[in-house]
Amino acid sequence: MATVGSSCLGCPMDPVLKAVTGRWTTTILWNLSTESPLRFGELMGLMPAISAKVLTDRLRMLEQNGIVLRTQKSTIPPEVSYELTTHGQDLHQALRSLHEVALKWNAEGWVPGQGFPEDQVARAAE
Amino acid sequence: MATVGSSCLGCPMDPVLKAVTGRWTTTILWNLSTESPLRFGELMGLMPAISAKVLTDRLRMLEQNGIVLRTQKSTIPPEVSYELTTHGQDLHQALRSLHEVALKWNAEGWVPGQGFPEDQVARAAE
DNA sequence: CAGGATCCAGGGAGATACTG
DNA sequence: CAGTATCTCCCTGGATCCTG
Repeated sequence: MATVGSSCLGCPMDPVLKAVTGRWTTTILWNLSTESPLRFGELMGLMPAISAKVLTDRLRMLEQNGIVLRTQKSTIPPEVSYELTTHGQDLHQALRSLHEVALKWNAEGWVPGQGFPEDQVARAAE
Repeated sequence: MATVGSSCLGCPMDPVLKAVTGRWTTTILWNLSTESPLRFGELMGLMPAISAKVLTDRLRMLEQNGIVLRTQKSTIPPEVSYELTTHGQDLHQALRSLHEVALKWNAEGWVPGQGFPEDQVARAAE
């Protein structure tokens, strides 16, 4: 059985990671976990750099995986909103933790690709 | 200021996500967070499907980002071990949460690309 | 043992244009 | 408004071979 401290030999993390991480995916989940339901256009507005195609792709994939619920009103203009399913809400804690780490590292002066200030001076000393 | 519940407009999650998620990266971090230090070959053994090149790439990137510490004994044969830095240990909670979700979803019959059992019967009913 | 160097193929991201 | 349909390009993962 999978005991605490078990390695990743046959551990179930891999497929889950594939489903919830990856470019944009985690950001979408974070947005939906802090505020929902959100409409398609609202999600676009929260992530200015994403394209409609990629957002659609990610949402479809998350929906397929039972993580996100899509609700569609067939009015004109159409109104579609997204929210986490009950299963998707299992991710709340993980997303919150990730967010906290992000805030902390930012406050500590972490720079993507360069690390923390200490790392940078250590590098400069060489 | 970044307040709690803030969206991802200029929020610091993106670069952090890039650094800690992605194929293999999170799995490596999980292994190092449950058991360390680990040698290069031990990491390989824990992730049979990874190639040496990718493992090296990921470790270098994590090292560059100040998340993983590389310790090298210049003996023959060489012995190199990896562990999380103190900053890297900030990820413990997030990794644990992710792992718990993975175990839960697995127990609930979640299938990558198909979702949960309920989703699958709902789909079959159409 | 722990890698560095190359080469290659595939897929995902992005831009653009169109639609119910 | 909320997509869909293509097309291209680049990046990443994987395989193979070589080395301190």
